[in-house]
Amino acid sequence: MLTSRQKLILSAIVEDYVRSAEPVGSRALSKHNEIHLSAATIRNEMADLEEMGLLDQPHMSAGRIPSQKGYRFYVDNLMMRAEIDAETLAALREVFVQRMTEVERIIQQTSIVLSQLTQYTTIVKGPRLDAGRIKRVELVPLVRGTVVAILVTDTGHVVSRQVLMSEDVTPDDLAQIVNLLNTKLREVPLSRMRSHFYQEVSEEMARTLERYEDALAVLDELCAVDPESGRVYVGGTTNILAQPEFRDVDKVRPLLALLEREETAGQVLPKHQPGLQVRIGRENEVPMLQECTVIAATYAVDGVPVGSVGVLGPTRMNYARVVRILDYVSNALTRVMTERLSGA
Amino acid sequence: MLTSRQKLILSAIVEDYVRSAEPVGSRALSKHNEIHLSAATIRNEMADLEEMGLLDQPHMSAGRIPSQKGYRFYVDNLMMRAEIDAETLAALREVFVQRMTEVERIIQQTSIVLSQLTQYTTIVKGPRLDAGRIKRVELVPLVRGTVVAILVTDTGHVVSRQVLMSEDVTPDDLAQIVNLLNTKLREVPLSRMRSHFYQEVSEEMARTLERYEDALAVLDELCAVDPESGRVYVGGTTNILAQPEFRDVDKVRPLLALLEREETAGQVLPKHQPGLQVRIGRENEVPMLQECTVIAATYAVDGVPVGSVGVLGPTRMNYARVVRILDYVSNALTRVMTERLSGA
DNA sequence: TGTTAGCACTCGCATTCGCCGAGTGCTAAC
DNA sequence: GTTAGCACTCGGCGAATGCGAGTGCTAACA
Repeated sequence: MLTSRQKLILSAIVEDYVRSAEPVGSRALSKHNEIHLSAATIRNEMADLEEMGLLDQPHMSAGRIPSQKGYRFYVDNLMMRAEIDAETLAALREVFVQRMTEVERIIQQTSIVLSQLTQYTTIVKGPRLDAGRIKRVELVPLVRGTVVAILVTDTGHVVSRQVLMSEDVTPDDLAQIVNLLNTKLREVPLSRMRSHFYQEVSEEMARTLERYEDALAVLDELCAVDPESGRVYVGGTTNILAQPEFRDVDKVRPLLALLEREETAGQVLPKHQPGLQVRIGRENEVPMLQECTVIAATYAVDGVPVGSVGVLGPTRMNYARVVRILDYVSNALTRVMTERLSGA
Repeated sequence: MLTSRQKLILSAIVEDYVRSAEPVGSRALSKHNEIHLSAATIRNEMADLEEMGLLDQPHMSAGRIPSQKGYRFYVDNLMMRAEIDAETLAALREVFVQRMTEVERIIQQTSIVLSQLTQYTTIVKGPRLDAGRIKRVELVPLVRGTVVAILVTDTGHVVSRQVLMSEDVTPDDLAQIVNLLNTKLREVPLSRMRSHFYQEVSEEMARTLERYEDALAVLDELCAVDPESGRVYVGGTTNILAQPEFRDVDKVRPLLALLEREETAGQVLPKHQPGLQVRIGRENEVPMLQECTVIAATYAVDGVPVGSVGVLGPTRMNYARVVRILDYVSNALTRVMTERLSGA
């Protein structure tokens, strides 16, 4: 266990370093207005903290910086949940006060404002598709042999897939298929479609439809829709370039490459675990992020987490501020989304 | 006019520099196997070329590099349309041989393979929406007061918008609206909807529908769909980081910021002018691109350009290769798209 | 007249060196 | 337990230096 003086010093080091990005020396700390100790005393304490693995020394004659373990201790025990400053709060309020119709637009706006406020990179995962129930299925013929299958959920998501069919299907055939699908699948939660309804619907098709093959093609295509995949929005990618730890092109490149593609960007956020998560450095699963911190929170509809929102930055991150902001955002998203999507 | 010897030298300088990214000296050139001249002679010629503004000298005692004007001359007069090497050709063929159903997927694949092959950044603009005709309109009620309006075009595009309506619209009301819209708008080219049909349809609505207000809301929303906006796919953003001219973070940052957002990324490509365009450095309109080259080509359906595909790199770009590849790709896209979309 | 060899000169770049200053650990005194 | 003092370490910075690639000019040559 740490003495309260050690806690004070560790705290000060983390906060100084987060602000300045430069190793913190004993002299500088002794001038800190909450610490009334001489530099020498502080040096002794720092030596102890280093021995405990909470501080690192980049080289012999430089100040100390927090180690990843140090950040972890700070986050778990020392961090003060400072109130959000008025300006930031105003910016946040403005986003969520607007009555935006489209869910996707809310997500997008969130991502933009988050990266502006934090100056880090933001990742927002749209509400997962299978949070919704099927509202309607439609088939629209294009040229001979191709049909667009459309699926509408009660969350307002519209998914479309093109399906290849026999060349000689008639509008009538399509109407029959659509009819069957709508009767059988309406109000079915997407999460259960593949597991609980595929069997039943395909059998019903075999029994009642001439165009069994083609109907099955549609059903297959609908079931192939990845339920995990809501869209992933990445904002403020270039913000990380402003951080001194990423001024080296070779260091950022793999990171940017990671963020460039939706699939890999999505993996940055931990799997939907409810609540707020802080992943410091090597705590991240993705190897590219060993020198980054990801703070993520989920948002929920009716108590079920349906998406997540996260901030990616260097381990030298303003933890208190980001945690506070994400807290606000995840609550706001939960509220807004519930308003839109709940029990519809 | 340049002597053929000057052309030979300019050509060699461009090609050497493109390969090595280092200023080309007279000695190096004299060892070039097509140039049987002494270094001194070459120096004289280079001095002349510099006077003409075709070459630059980064500093007194370094070799020469092509000026933007030099590149321009090279592209217009000297560049050999070398054949694509077998490997590259194979990779390209493979993309376009696949029978991909979805147009968007073709575009996406194109973008990926292009950036892999060129090692530059690729921008592909999906076929503009208004290249298509309206195939079907649907309305799906969500919660009370919101309805999803869906528009399907014969290009297979599906656009959806949420529309706010009176709380008490009945499914019957919606059916009437849908009915009217489908009757009036089917087969109408999107490009003409707003200008030619808005008036007519809204009058018809006023005449025959009780729910005039709500119907109009739908129509307005449909007309608000931006016809220019097909999606913009950007690929290989991180490739530019590998280019020595962009090793400086402060130089790339604005460029990456430009590419990050779809709207601004789209502006990188010149407006759909048919044929292949090479924009060198300051020839680009976007100020961020003053030290870049953009090579772009359009693809067409039935002779009408509907989208474009481009490559963004440093002015020190492998012009011959990229031009050749883009030529191939734009032709292939035209062919494939026409197959999918033409006269449907 | 065009081409080439030779030479002095320029200039960027990498290396070295020495210095400075911030910061440390240790010891001894308070 | 705390603090002052002191010797030591080490990275960073600027000046000095040497190297090498490349140039322009001149004079000789075909």
